[in-house]
Amino acid sequence: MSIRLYNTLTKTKELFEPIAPGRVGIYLCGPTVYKEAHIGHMVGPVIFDTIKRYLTYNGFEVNWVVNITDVDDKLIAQSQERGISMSQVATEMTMDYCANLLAMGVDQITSMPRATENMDEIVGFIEGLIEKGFAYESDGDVFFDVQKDRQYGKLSNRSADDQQGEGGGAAAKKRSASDFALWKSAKAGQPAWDSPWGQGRPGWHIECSAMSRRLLGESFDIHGGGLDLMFPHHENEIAQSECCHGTPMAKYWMHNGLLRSGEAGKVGGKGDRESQAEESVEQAASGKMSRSAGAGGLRGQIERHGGEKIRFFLLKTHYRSTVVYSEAALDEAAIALDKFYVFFERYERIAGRTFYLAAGDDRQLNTQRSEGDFAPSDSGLLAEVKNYRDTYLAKMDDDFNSGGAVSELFNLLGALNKFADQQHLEEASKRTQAAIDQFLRGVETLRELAAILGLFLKPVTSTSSGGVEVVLDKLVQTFIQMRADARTNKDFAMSDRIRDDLTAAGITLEDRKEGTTWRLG
RNA sequence: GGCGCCGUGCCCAAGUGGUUUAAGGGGGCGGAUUGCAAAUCCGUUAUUCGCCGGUUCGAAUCCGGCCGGCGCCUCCA
Repeated sequence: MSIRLYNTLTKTKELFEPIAPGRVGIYLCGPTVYKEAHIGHMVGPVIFDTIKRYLTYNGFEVNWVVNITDVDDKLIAQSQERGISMSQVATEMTMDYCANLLAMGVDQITSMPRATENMDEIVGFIEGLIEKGFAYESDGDVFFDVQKDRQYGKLSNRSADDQQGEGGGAAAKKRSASDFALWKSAKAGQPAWDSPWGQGRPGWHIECSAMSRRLLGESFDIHGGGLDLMFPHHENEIAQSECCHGTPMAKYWMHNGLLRSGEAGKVGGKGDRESQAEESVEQAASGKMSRSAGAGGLRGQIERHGGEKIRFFLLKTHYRSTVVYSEAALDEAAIALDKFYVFFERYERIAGRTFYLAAGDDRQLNTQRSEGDFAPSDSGLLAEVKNYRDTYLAKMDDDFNSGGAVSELFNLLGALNKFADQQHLEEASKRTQAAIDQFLRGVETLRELAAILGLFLKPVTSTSSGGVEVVLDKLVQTFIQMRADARTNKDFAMSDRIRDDLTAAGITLEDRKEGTTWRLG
């Protein structure tokens, strides 16, 4: 087994070998917490959550850091607009962000450092750069001297001249337009921290260099972020860290593709020719997800769809691809996911208990990769299961190809359903214990593989409370009994009417040999 | 203008030199099952991978050109 991943720095797939054997340090650029998160902010966390799960499954000990940027122009603007302190804005939005992460099943983050809690580290880092001659102070501001960095631009393949830099007042203070701010002097009424250069606050890029060094060391294994951060953010992080330390900042750079909005039916890509005047409308409806374009409402989306559906939707596609988001695309993912949920109910009828593991369950979730789970003599279902498992792992080994892996999950699901059909596992009189045992082992493999993607670990939480669900079940059972009576009397008009009305209410009935079951949707 | 990415069936999407005359999902069609459904299973839906050349014994996969879509270069996950 060997994992390969695509390194943006070299633009090739490389064999993954951590700097220290068995241990992996990952840094992912997190959000600036000034407004509520939107679905695009979940792409990176979901992918890296999956990457960490997979690395852990492969026996690595993973330290995954996601930073929170809680000091920035936009936060200041937000606090002034709302008449509350910047830290209040930050706290509120950080909580929103974390709640969203948890709803998406992202619970693998080791630490989430905040910029404002690392001011000493940040100031110290800047001092180090000045000492080494890579940065200079200018009237209370400190800038990175891009001309001094001979390697500048190696990640994004740009020259220093391409860097526009900040315009306005800062330009006059810089030696070169491409220099970027490490420290910004405070303006009246703005949050500020003490420094050797007077009151001020850090520039955008420095916190990542400072905090990654504190938590992961001068050189760590994987640095991730959205494709849009490659330049200038990551380029500048590299400049800061590598000039300061003289060693590579990260061994592998991974960039995830961005989410685009695909609403408004702009599929053919030909809509803009005739509607130049309506350009702004077009852009609002289709284009990169951004907070300014009104892509917000992640919380509402999670409430409507559930975090697992969105997670599955994101994982269906390779992480480096652009994903076009639309309600229709999400619905399609939901239908696919439903096949698993329906299967879990089937499992429950066969196994006599829920698919989901509880604390102290005698069924074990296999959390470590091993080859000894299947004997060469296994045939039939288990041989098929082994085959799909091997393919699944091979796909994950190849640059975390979650999209390809998902297809093996479906193959596995199909094999299990087919086996349950052929062996009549739902009919007590026809099934054999041997067949059930095989089936259960196959399901354990499905559980093991899905867990790598962070899927099916716990029941999908419904918005309604448990009490309501109990009442609803009693109600539906009453209808099911009425319908059964009608069917006994061959009153199919009545039985169909009951079922149709329930369907219209969002309840699907399923008749099977052992009785009628129901589910939502 | 500079730097990149992408173009696979009706739709989404994996595959990036031979085991692929191309996974998986959605949708369509036909069948099994069912009182009828739902769910499930079976079969079917691309000899072909934007177009044109080239390299190679062999390409969807490599190279060149063209066409089309998208991103970054300003804040952005």
